[in-house]
Amino acid sequence: MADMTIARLAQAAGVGVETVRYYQRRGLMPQPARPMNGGSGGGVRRYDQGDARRLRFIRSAQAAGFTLEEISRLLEFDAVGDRAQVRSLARQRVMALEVKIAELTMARDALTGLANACEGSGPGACPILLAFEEN
Amino acid sequence: MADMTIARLAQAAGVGVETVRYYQRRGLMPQPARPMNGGSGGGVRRYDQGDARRLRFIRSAQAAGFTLEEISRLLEFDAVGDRAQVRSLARQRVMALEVKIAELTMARDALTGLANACEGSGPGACPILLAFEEN
DNA sequence: ATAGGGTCCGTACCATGGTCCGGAGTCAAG
DNA sequence: CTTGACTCCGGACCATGGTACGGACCCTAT
Repeated sequence: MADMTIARLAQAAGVGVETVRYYQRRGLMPQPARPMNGGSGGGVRRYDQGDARRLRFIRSAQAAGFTLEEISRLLEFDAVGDRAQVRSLARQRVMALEVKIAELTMARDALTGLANACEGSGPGACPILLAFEEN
Repeated sequence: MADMTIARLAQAAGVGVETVRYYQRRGLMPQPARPMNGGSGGGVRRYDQGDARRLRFIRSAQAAGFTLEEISRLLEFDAVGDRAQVRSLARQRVMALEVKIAELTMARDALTGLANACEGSGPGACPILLAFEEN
């Protein structure tokens, strides 16, 4: 498990091979050197657990709402040990998450109430649409 | 206020003119007939409060996480009075919102704790990155 | 040594939700 | 009755995050 090809790496993080290659192009994942056996030309790249962890990190960070661009910066700041910048990005994201969570929570509450109201109302316009229309 | 051109309509809902035109192309907003004065050719379209409400509805629904495609269906179901379908879409969206809110809340909590941990830790790898890497 | 499956690579394409462009027509004010 | 702002329209372009394609190459088992 300490050495795998791209398909296993992708599998280990639950993504597709094409996604890994996309991240490599974006500079989010490094491309290990191709072992040229006997000078004949490039072989097949090999990946290790560090690559797998990096890939999982990217997915987690994405789930936290970071864009690939931000994740790229996160990884770079980490690489040079600039933790203040990493913290800064993390805290900005926390703020954004607070806002988003509040928004979605309000939307959910409104929608829940409206679906119920719609259920119990007679003929005429549906309360769901009406409510949204009233700004 | 009961009669406006596209720029005012857009302004009334806080969107750009191009966005309104995009919604028209998508079929989300109707295109009022162009008043042809004297048979000379098309004039400038006029919009009313109904249009403004519809546009605001679209924005609200979007904030609740509906895609434009879903909003389109929502409006169609409403137009034909199929409230069961409207409720169904609303409830599906509530479910999705629950999931998303839970996800984001966890991400926020994790990120908050990590930013604090990073603040108070000595040299070495930043806890934020490490934590994400540990799956 | 040959078939098959996997890898490599560039390039093209996809969905979503817009945003901008350029030319032509329209409209209100001066 | 001209100027300047606004509208109309089609089509091109953008960002984001992938996904698919096709030909060449590599690697392993038979």
